[in-house]
Amino acid sequence: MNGLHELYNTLLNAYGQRNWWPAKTPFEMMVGAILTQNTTWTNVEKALVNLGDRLSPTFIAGVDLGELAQLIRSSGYYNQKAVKLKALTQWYAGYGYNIEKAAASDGEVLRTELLAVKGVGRETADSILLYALNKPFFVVDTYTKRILHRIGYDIPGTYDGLRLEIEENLPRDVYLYGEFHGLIVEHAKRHCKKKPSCEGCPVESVCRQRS
DNA sequence: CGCCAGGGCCATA
DNA sequence: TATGGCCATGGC
Repeated sequence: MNGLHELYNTLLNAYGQRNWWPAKTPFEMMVGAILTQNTTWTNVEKALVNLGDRLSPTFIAGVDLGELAQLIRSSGYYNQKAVKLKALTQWYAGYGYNIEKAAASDGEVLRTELLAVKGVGRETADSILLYALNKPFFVVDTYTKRILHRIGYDIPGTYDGLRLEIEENLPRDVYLYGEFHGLIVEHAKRHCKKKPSCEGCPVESVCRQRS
């Protein structure tokens, strides 16, 4: 996976700093990570706005499940996601809803804990680790796989296989991981959707344009 | 109209 | 380990 850092620089030059993830607080980030599962961010934003002041761990922990589901209705899969938010909040309660206290634990330990939470898979866990807990785990999403595949990389079969290979070929830097993922999302939105639009694509010269 | 979106769980073989 | 069905709204 040579040239990964060059890809980062190319995207950074094309799109500028992303300042990713878009959230005001770590808890909001975690909620967004659940709500955006297989869902557009615009639908997630509607739900976050709808929650408003209720976007707090104490409210999520205490609110009726059906009521929570209705509050996040616009993000889709709302019945499942309501359960997931409850479960994640329960994990957070173990640290007294204190992000510094949670971040004091080892990254791998936290990852194991998060993966044990119902509704938190690898991508969601790594998102939370990176953006809420500042742990150096690279977030692999469908965009990452699609872009790297189209550029011509040989993609490992498993999630962690690809994650580790990416991490091995980049400086172990939380800021770089976070920005790179944000740049990939931006690039996907502009040029590298399932149906690509290649006008003005900054990596067009190396893109194999394979499905 | 149908397709798609910043996944994950569960059942099955 | 690897598929397939399921969950669901909203933009295009």
